Amino acid sequence: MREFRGKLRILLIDDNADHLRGVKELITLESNYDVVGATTSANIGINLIKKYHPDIVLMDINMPEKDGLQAIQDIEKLNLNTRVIALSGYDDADLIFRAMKLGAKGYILKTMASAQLIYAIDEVAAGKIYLPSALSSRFFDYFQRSFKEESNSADAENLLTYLTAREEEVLDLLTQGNNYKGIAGKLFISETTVKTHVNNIFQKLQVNDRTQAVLYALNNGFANKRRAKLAV
Amino acid sequence: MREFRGKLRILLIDDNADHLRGVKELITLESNYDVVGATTSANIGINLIKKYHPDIVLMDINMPEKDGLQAIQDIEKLNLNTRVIALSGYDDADLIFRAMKLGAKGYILKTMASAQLIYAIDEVAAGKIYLPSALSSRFFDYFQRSFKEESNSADAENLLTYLTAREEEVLDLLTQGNNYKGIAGKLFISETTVKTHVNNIFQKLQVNDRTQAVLYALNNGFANKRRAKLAV
DNA sequence: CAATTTATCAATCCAAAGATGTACGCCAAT
DNA sequence: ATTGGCGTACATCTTTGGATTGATAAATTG
Repeated sequence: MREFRGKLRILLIDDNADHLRGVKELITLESNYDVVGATTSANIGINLIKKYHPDIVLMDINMPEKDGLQAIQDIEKLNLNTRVIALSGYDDADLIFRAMKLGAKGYILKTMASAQLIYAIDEVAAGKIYLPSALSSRFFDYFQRSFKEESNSADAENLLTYLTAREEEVLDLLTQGNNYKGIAGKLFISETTVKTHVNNIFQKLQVNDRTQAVLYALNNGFANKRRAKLAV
Repeated sequence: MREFRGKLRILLIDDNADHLRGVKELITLESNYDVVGATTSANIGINLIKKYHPDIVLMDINMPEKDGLQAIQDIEKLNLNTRVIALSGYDDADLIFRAMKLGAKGYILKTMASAQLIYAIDEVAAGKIYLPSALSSRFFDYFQRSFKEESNSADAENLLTYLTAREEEVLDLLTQGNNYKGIAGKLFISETTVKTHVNNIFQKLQVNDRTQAVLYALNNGFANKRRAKLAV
C-alpha cells in the first residue's frame, strides 16, 4: 500500500505538551521514522496533514479544544493515505468503538510500553489494524452488545412475519416514500388494490397510517439494504 | 467467568463428517477437553446445546441444511454461558462480520493449523475474543467501510441543517408517527400551525409528504436515539 | 432602528389517505 | 369437493394531509 519513501512519515497530535515531547523523542530514536510534525492543536494538526500527507498520525483523542474523534473523522474525509492511530488514556469500550468506527487503524493506551507503540506504528503502516488483545475484547463486547438488544427486540414477536409476500412488496415500496399511485404503477395493479394491501398491512402491524407502518418496518429489521447505521 | 468443572466441555457441529471426525480426534487428544457431542446437523446441535450446556461450540457456518449464522443467532438467544467459535472455509469479510455480529466469540479457518484451533478454544474459554490478525483486519475493513459511506452521504449537504429549532421538534414528532393532531397536542399549538411547520419542512427537505420527510430524517443522521442498527 | 427570520394562527380548497364492505378467481390443504 | 387464504378489484364515505395565501407579534440580526 505505502510506496517506498525511505522513512515512515509520522505526525503527532497531543494536547499534552509533555507527552507530545516524550513521544516525539521516542519516535525520533527509531532510525526509520521521520516526525514531520508535532502539535498540541487538532486544528493545526489537520492543516499539517493536508500539507504533508504523513503516513501515520498519532492522535490523542482526549483533547478539550477539538474532540479527537471529530478530528479523526475530518482526517478520514480527506481521503488521503494517512492512517490514524488513536492515543488515549482510557480503555473505555465506547471510546474504542467510536474511534474505530470513525476510521482509526489502531488504538493504543498511553500507559503502554514504548515498544508497543513502535510495533503498532509498524503494523498500521503495513496496512493492518492494531488493537491490543484487551482492547479488542472490549471492542467486540461492545459491538456484540449493540446487536444483542436489537435481536432481542426483534424476537419480541415481529408482526412483519404475518405479512404475505405481496404485502411485503407493498410495504417495501412504502418505505421508499411511494404513494398509492406510485406503488400501483410499480406493481402493475390498480390503486384500489394497493389500498387494500396497505389497509391489511395496517391491521397486521397494528398501526394507523403509513408513516407508522414505515417506522415499524424500519425498526423491526425489515430488509432494507439502504440503511446500515449505528448511533453515533 | 467459567466455573471449574475440570474439563472444558466442547460441542462440535460440522456438516462435513470427515472434518467433524478429524476435529473431534484432535480435540480429544487434548487432556483438558471433553467433547460432549459431535453432530453434522445444526438443529440437532442446538438441541444438544440445550441439553448439555457446553462451554464451547465449534460451529461450521457453511452448511446447507440450516445456515450456521442462523444457528449462532439461535444459540445466543438461549442466553447460556455457551461460547460459539465459528468455523469456516472462507475468510470472507462479510461472513466474518456477520458471524461476529451475531455473537460468535471467535472465527477460525478450517485451513488453520490445529495448534491455532486449540489456542482459540483456550482464549475464548477464558472470555476473550479470538480473531486471527488477518481476519481481524478484514473485519475492521468491512466495519469501517460500512460507516464510511454513511459519513460521506452525510456531508453531501444535509438539508436538515436548514430547519429551525421548532421545525426540528415537529420533525422529531413526525418521526415518531404522530399526525397533526398529535403534534399540536404535544407542542401546545394549533393544528394549523403544525401544518405550516410541516409544510416548511417539506420545502426545506424537498420532499412531498410526511413519509418522505421521515425517511429523509432517518437516513440523514437526524438525532434519533432509538435506533442503533446495522444491516443484516 | 430597520429588515429579516421565526413562530404563531386562520381560511380555503383539493388531493390523498384511510375505513368498510363486497366480490371473484386461484390455489393449496383438508 | 369444500374451506380458507391470497391477490385482485371496485364503490363509497370520512378523515387527514398538503398547498396556498395572508396576517401578526416576537426575536434576531445587520
